Amino acid sequence: MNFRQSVLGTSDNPVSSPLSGLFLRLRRRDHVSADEEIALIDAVDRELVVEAGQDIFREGDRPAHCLLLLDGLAARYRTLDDGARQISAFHVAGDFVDLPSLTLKMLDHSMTAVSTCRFAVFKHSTLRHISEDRPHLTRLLWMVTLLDSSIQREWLVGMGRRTALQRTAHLFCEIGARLEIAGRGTASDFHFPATQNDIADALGLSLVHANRTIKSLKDMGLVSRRRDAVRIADLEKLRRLARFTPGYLHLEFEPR
Amino acid sequence: MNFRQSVLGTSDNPVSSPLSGLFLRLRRRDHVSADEEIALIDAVDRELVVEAGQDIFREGDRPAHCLLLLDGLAARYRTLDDGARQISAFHVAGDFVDLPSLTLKMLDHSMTAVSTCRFAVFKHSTLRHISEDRPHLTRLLWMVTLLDSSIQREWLVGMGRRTALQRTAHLFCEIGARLEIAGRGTASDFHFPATQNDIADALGLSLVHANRTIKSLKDMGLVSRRRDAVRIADLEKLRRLARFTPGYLHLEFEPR
DNA sequence: CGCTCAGTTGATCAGTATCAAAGGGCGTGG
DNA sequence: CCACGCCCTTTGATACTGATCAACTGAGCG
Repeated sequence: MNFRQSVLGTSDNPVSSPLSGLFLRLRRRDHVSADEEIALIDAVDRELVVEAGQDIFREGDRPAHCLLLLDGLAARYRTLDDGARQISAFHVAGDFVDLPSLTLKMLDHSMTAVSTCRFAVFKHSTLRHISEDRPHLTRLLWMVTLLDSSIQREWLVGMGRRTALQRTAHLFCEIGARLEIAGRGTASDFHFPATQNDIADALGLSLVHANRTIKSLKDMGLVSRRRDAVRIADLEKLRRLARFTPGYLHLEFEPR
Repeated sequence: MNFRQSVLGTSDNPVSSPLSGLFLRLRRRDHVSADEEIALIDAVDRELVVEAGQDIFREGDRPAHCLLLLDGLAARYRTLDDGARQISAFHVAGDFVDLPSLTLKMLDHSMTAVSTCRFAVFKHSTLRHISEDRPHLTRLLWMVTLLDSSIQREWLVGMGRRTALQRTAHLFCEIGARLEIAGRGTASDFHFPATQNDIADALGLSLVHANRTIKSLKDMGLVSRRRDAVRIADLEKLRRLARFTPGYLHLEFEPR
């Protein structure tokens, strides 16, 4: 299957590309040439769908490909030997979920599909060619791995020094901001199909406490959830409560 | 100053190079050609010393260079508006402390010298040339940023799901393992000049609780500290207590 | 129409924070 | 060479955040 042919428009209109989430993410931060976008589109080997609840990869795997999330919500996690699970990242459309495997080879954690996930599959060999031939594109891929790392650092800071309420508020702020960038909703109105159990595992809380914390955000009139849909009534207030500042998302456009 | 000339031996014996910590770190994971090592040595612009207690860079800085830690202990941190500080990483000899600035440009956190730190300074422009001309070396640099990210993920998991005692034990296990790789002591006998305040900020604990936790490791006869020197009496036992498994340090040697 | 899974609520408990103060070790200056 | 001061460490008492245990509710689905 030729992925380029499956694009509805031309590269003049790559929003219609299956890779639009990634392109929006990259173009927000640096100039991406049409040539580079085509190179990425051509590098796609195939598509892959993983049903909700299934693992995408597991700790110890040595994948021969990298996955770009096109649709759905995925969670990076590790399970400790006492059975406790800690989610270390949520990934949304446009996120390259296991680009680190290109150089780290063995994965030290697992990933699960929170909702049904559709991926574009890139063979390591193809990405390796890109890393040999296209320095700028390589730097952009490097950058997106560092963006993930930056988000992870923010989670770590929150885990250590923010209260449960602040962390919870912060998560809703962040997911909204990231989904907006990926072109999937707005910062105050988006879909986030994680259960309270997932949220608890991401925030380092017990299920019961996560429930009470989310409820108190609801009672304050800040966040409402109906099924997957999250609506933030007063984004400014929620961001103040969470002390959310989007600096760590590195939204500046500049040559990289 | 020509850094290559300052190397005592030739590249046959690069342990004597100021960059030995980095070379040991890289060579442990992949073949590094003499040519590549020389390229790195030649890329050093100058040395920089930062006194203990001074900041190395601050949130919002846009450095034009990257720093490789040659000696000393540095801490990556963020201060929240209520004054709380969270340390998100310790860095030891051989760590490239702000390689992410090469593509992220603006720094979203600060870094301080816990003990006096000596750095090799690499101009962004020089590293950019490496990223244009040396794909394999670029992948190795990419890899070391991902190693940091992997360690950070382990901290996040611990913060969410490990007790204070386990986290503390884990920190001592990790620092020992990393210092051994960098050729600075052994996993059970090393120097770690962080104060209990620093350790508390790294583990997301209060100073008082960090003190009690460290004391209980001491009372169990697992860890003893005299000034900067840490000695681990029973490494196996400490690792079991911490549930420390070094997989996340990615110590496998393989082509990257 | 009952089963299952997500969400909700109450009661109690444990781990860690906070507040307060005292005890060492080391360098500096007298 | 001693004393003072400062920073780091230690200890005690109390408060509070969030965990755990135990039900119960409600919505979707076969």
